[in-house]
Amino acid sequence: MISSIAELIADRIGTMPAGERRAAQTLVASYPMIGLKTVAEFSAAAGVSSPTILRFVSRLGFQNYPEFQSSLQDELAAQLQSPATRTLIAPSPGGGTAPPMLEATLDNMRETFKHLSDRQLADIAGRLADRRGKTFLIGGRFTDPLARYMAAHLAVIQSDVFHLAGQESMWRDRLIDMGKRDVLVIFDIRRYQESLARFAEKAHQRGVQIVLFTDQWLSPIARFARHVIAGRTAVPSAWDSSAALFVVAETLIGAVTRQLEAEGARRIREMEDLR
Amino acid sequence: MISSIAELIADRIGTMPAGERRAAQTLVASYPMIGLKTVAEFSAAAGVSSPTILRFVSRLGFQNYPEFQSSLQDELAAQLQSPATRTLIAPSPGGGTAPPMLEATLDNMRETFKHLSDRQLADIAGRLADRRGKTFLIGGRFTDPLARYMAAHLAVIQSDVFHLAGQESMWRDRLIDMGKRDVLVIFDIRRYQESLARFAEKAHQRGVQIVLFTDQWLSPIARFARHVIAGRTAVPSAWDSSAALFVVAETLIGAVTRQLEAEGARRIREMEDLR
DNA sequence: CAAAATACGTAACATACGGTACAGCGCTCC
DNA sequence: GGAGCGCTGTACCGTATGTTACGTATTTTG
Repeated sequence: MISSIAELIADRIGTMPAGERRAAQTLVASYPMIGLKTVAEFSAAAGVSSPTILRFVSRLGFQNYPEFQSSLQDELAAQLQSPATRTLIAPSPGGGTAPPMLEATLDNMRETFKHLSDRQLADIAGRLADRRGKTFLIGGRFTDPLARYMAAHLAVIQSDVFHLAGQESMWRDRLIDMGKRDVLVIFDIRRYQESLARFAEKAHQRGVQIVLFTDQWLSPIARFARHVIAGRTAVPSAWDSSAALFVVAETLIGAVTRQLEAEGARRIREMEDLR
Repeated sequence: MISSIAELIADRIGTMPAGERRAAQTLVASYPMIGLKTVAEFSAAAGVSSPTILRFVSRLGFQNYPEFQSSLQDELAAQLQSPATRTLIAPSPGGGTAPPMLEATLDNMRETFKHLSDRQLADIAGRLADRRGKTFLIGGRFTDPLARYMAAHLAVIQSDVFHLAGQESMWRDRLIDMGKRDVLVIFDIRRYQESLARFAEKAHQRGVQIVLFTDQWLSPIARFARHVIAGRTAVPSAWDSSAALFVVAETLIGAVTRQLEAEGARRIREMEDLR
């Protein structure tokens, strides 16, 4: 049963030539607003010519463009009248691979934040925003990208942010630069990496404040950590999900940014100038 | 403060002559759909003549009818994009920094997947699992970690997966290795990077299949992409959120893994042995 | 590798849309 | 009761819009 134009597009996008597919993607990307504008605007947004747009709506089964627009408007009207219908993500029963995966991920996030108090987040953000020391970030085999992501953002708003990459010997030697005013952010989920644990222990001995992102079973590093963020990772997949930790990371980035607003704004402006 | 056209009308309907008032009432009655139709339809519905509609629109402060329609559309678009905003007129009282951020992120994910059909995901997964060619991944300043994350997983279950890192000159030269059987996964959100666009164009010319992860405004690379994944990125923070794209990436990783189950399992076993 | 089929964009076309001038009508206020 | 003002609709105009035909480029197939 196809009830919306969006579904219609999803159903037929596979059979469309490149140009029309771009039209379809553009429409879906900001659905349905672009479809309400003129053919010229639509074609410009999609980067194709007007006739391609018309062929596109024709392939969807409409006689002409106005008829297509009317259909979109009717759909919109129905949607607006019953806000309840906006039950995002149609609980499509047949559901392929995506829905259960997404549902599990959303649940993970809710659970993760449920066990994470505002105060704890504020504490950590405060620690990261405290500019008397340096910030080091490192992750495991699959979580290192999260460390990179966080480092990329933090480095924009403050100095002395370092992502520890490369071979173990490389970052192990950076220990001498670390002291009790510094913060070490570690990402470590199953299967926990010994090398990280060794590193964390040594850093801890030097008085470094450790912020640990781990899963709900807690990496052994937790015993050395000052702050532990335990994210849910279970999803119906062969892999664990780091999405919840990713969102916590983004939240922290946002909080730190807010705290460093004044200084951060100046830094960003300077950076822009340097380009 | 007047923020919507509906309020504007309520504010001025008292000063309007009879005909225009009927126009106003008709518009408010089925707001805002009638305003998106033609002047003729509007006038017929209101039972007045076309010029009366135009005078009505003019009295609201618009230069012409299209400008009025655009304004209505913008309003609608804003309303559609943040379903939460409507119900959150009075946000949770205690509200620290986390909840709104989390809510927005969850909404982003739901919206992102809403516009992403199972079939499209399956298509992309199939392409990534097709082992006749190589897979290259690359990202922008803040999204490159996502490319790394995906590469780290894909590389475990199949060969010929390469993350393009380092200086532009480094990966630009890898173009010679790319052909029409290969897949290039690009992450590019605002502010879009020119270097990536150049790279994508050249890869496209070589017949490489491009899978693009971008935001809802679509990176210019979309014109070269065979598959476009448009994720929502808006959150109450100084930064855009890549969390939705991250979840899509994890979903794809899971789907590809499932498709390569047999081969992948063997590979993983071999890898374990190698340790 | 050749040939056919398909898809795409340019350019010309017709229509219908928004806009405007003008005349008729009703209303109000001397 | 008459004169003035203002609102409304009819009729017409210019134009921007949707539409179509055709030539070229690209891909697919034998």
